[in-house]
Amino acid sequence: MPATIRDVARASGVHISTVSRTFSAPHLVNPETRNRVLACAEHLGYRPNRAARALITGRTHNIGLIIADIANPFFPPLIKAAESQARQRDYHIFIADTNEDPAAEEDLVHALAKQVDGVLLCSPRMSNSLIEQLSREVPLVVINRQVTGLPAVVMDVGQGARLAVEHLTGLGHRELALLGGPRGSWTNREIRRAATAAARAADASLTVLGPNPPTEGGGIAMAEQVRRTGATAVLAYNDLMAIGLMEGLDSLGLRVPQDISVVGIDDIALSRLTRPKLTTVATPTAAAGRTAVDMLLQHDGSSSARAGRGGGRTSTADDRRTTAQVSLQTELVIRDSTGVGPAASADRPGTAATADRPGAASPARPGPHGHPAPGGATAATPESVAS
Amino acid sequence: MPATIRDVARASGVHISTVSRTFSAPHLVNPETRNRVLACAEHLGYRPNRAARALITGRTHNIGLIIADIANPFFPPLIKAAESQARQRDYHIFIADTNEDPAAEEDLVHALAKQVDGVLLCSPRMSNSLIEQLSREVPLVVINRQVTGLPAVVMDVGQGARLAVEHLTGLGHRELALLGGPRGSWTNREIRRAATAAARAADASLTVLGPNPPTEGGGIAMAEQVRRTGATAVLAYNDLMAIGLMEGLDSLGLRVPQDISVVGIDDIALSRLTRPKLTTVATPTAAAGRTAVDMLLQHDGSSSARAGRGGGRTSTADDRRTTAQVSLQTELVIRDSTGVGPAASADRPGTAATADRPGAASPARPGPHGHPAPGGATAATPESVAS
DNA sequence: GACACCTGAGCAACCGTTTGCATTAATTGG
DNA sequence: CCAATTAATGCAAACGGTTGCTCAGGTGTC
Repeated sequence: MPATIRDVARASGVHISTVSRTFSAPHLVNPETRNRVLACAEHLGYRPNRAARALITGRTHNIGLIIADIANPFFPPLIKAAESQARQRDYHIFIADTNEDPAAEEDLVHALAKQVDGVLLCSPRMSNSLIEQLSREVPLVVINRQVTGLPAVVMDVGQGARLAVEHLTGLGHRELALLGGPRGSWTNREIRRAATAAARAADASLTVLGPNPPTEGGGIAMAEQVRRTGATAVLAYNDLMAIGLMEGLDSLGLRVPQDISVVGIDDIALSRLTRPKLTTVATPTAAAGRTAVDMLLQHDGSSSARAGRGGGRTSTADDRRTTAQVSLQTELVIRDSTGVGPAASADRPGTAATADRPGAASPARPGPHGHPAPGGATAATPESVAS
Repeated sequence: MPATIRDVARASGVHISTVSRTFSAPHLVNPETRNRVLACAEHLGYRPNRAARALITGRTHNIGLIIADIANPFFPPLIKAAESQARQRDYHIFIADTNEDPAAEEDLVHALAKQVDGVLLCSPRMSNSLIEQLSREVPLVVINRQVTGLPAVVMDVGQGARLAVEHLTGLGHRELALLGGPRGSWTNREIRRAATAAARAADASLTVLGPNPPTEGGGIAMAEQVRRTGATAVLAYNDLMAIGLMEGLDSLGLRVPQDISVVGIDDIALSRLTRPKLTTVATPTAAAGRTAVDMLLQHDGSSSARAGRGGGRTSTADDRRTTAQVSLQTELVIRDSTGVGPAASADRPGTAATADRPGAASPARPGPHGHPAPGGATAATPESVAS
């Protein structure tokens, strides 16, 4: 039903190759003919079939983006940034959601494989070896994962987790809990490793809970278990879980931060809207999206491997340059969900007096009900210590 | 680099058509040969090129889903439902985000056109005529929009808005405000129409504000203006704006619901986590996603228009059956952001006494801190009146 | 033993483009 | 006025598959 290049050729009385050139190399065709062709095309409502074109050029100008769960507000900023970066280079992004299911991930890579020029694998849950294998089918850039030989961009949550633990121990907490995330998550492992080390260094105990689904529900459901650990401060795998946890603790009659402190990771927009506002580790999601697109496009900018008609196996020298692995810094954003621990509050007579948070090392923090305008209010991390 | 069907044919000593059939019609090939072919394919890491296959079969087994803004939590449930419905029928969904930009919408339809079997246009911002035109390029199903001649699934927000206004006027509010959404939104027009009518019917005044960006930021920014209208109750275009508005009102020192009542629309998960919990109009987003996929797949289940080799213009009788337009019911979910208005509170001595919400017609509402487990807590709308 | 029938595989056209090369006509230089 | 360029277009082979036919050989039936 839709017009093809042949219809246009017939209508304008030229060969299909002329029509083709009218669109992909206009300077090669006589302005007069060009206009006639254009007019016919317009009239017939012709649009080049990008799939057919891709078949021969080897370039689709599309990028696939595979996401563990679009319902998680953590991803949209990354997606938006990737999209805008891609658009600038005349690429489109197709997103696919896996529902945290490793099998769906593999399936989607196959589905996308030949319809895109490369795939951004964001917070994958499948095994490294599988990823490696899939990378032979389509160029891959992984985000929040390190797999040898593949370009990757990771957010240094380990550093963030350490800052968070130091913040908590600095407030006097000695019994900590870590609310773990999903199985298969590299981020989860990093957090665990760093938090454990930081707790040990500060001579505090840390109970690890999990794996858990990385959602509000996952946080709510674990409130009871968290209480049972006896911890006075909790670091959650992400903000969503932290928020759910606060909700759950609230149901249990525990008050945040008076009875228990909670720290999230990600700094999603929502974390500024909860009561209390969430202390969290800000991850540079937008930068990650941009960087990943850049890495992908740089990497396959020259490939295309178009073997000329008679051309034999002109094995183009494998110029696969250094497969970079970028690591992005994170920072701690101190808000209202963390307060002094039992050790410190012992020498303060009042009970609920910690509400104004005297000990927090956050001089730049806006007063309660200060303008929570988007983008603002990101108190800088105490300083240095970043490795 | 990746193996093609020809490589497999060569390796297994058969013709390419046999390899092809091994994958797309296994019963036509001798088990012995089949195994040999399969082994070779496996060994070479061969995967059929779906784009090439689509070129001739006319079916990609992909569906495009164009979304105004994935950062809006309203969409994920719709997306998830569409995905699961699609997966059941062996289809994949490619999502694209337009950033509320009509131009990006058009662009993306073109980009997706030949890579998918149809596109779900969700809450489009472009004009009806443009949509109609695009629908000649690729099968379209519109969501939250009615365009003549195209299959559509809409959520009856008009009804929801009416229920909301009736709820508010029932509580004694006489000065209402409507916090409008984005330009070009069908939903926005519907809400406005219904809310205006309902307000008039209840003899209350309604000030319409907008258009505004349908985000938290949009809500926050309008708090001051809302106050200036003197309204004691506000209906917002969506939950995100309602939540932003509550935040903004809070900064202004206005208390919800004591000083001003707020109602949202959508019933996103988040609306159950704010303080106060948001009264809102629940929209059946998941059902919409499922339905839209069904309509699309049913519609093009038989087309495929594969013209046999010598076959002339066998104009397949245009069996385009009734292009259905499904409308899904909405319902009001009463929570804690709405309270009695000035008229009613006049005969109540206490000031902040409305906190326990005596007048609300929501018998099924869970007590404060009842289990806010996902899926539960959806108090039924007062009853009937649904048109 | 002749015939119809079925199975399994090959042949080649086709999907809608792109692109290296050949062809033609118009232009330029000497 | 002729040879050599140059500009514009046509030709046909790809790209990686699918599929209607044809064909060879084996089996069953009378």
